[in-house]
Amino acid sequence: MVSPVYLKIVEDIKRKINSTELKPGDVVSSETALCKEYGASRMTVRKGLAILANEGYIYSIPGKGNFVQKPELNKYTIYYDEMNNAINSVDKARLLEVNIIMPDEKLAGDLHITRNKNVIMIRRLFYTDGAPVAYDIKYLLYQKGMPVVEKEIEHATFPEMLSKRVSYFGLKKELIIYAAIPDEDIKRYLNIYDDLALLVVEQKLYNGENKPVGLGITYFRGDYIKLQGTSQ
Amino acid sequence: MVSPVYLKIVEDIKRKINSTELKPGDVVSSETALCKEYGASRMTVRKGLAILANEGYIYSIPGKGNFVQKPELNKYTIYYDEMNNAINSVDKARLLEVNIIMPDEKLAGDLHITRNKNVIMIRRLFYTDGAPVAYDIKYLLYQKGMPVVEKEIEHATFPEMLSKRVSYFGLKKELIIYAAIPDEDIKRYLNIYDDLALLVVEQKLYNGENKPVGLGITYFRGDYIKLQGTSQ
DNA sequence: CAGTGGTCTAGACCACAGT
DNA sequence: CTGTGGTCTAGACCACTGC
Repeated sequence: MVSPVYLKIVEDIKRKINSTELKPGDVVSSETALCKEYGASRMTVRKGLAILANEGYIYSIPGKGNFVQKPELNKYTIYYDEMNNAINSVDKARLLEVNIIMPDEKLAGDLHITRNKNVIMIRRLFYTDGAPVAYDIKYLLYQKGMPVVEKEIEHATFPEMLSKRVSYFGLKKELIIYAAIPDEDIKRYLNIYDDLALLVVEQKLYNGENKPVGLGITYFRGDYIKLQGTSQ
Repeated sequence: MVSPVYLKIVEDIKRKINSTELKPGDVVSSETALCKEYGASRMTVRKGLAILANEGYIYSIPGKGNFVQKPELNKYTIYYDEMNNAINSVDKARLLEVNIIMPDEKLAGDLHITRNKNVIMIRRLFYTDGAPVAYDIKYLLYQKGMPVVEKEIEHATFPEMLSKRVSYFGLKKELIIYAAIPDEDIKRYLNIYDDLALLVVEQKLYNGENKPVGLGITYFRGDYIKLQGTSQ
């Protein structure tokens, strides 16, 4: 049993799909037919089909059959870490400010809280080779008894900051990526004297009940960062 | 059998992980133990564990057990379509040029070809509400007998352009996202008179053998596009 | 050696599609 | 009604781990 039967089934069907012998919408051979074809039991055949379904190749309709799925042509996976990206990585982070503030209207709305609730604001500058490359602001919901340990915060990514208060797994995350021209404050922080675009990444974190627990905005020098995404 | 046994197992173990009763690295009850606990057969228990493994909650080491996985805190999924994004969508595309060119050094390198090979260049402008919002260039490997049908190209996304020549499923894709200041040409195309940043998205497509088959660069007005990514 | 997960079988009953 | 996929069982043998 060098290679399991179910993998042989997976490879064969993948090959048929990639060679357009099977096209999106087509029916795959029924499970009983595949049992005979491979001399395998139904559970083995179903294991192969389950893998194909999981990888997005097929889907099943009970009572009808397994069908070839239309691939998601627009789907990409991106690994975002404010400290590391495709062309560079932060070697030093400087804490500018840690404070407890009252949110303005927009921030209160983003965090789904009223304006009289306290919010922790953390502002940092990221450096590469001694030069500032990104300006970073985080807003966290304030919780009593949750000490803010500056040493822990200085070099932490956003999910890391929250992982002690929220379950690792409950965390849901959202990114918004756009480009902008720096304002005077940011030009000063990032030593920008001529025209330079910023890549801005907003990061929202939600707990298991879909309540926002934090908002982060990172302003990267456009000549410093490239984000990379890949299919599968 | 309102809800299958294997789903009950999945939910129970997920709850234990989310409540930190089980922490990353911990062993999950062995399969035989779970069989007794739920009065189920081993195949049923394994079906539940397979789902948890697929969703990234656990991993297994043969001969040792199933262990709680450390979640990927940096992973996001992004749906990128040059015609549609989080805040806007293209309602008109204008074909500026379709041509066969010889690549310069950089393009030849990107496409893994020599400089004497032909490349199809397609330049387009995207409009929203009558105003130009993005400038788009695609480079496709030239293939004999592959007609370039302008009507098909004008409103197609990049994967769509190639899907008639390459298997849907074989396609591998890569995105590079960065911010830049527009040059004079792009300012003219996009009616930019004052300071405005561009969000630039480069898209590379590869066939099943990992050979590049196309390169696309889209320059979006920074006030027009926001890309959105989400975890799970 | 006993315990673990990985593969596999040959049945079973169910709900559902289509005729 | 037959054929489909969805769930489930009670066994089996294997390779691997750790003692």
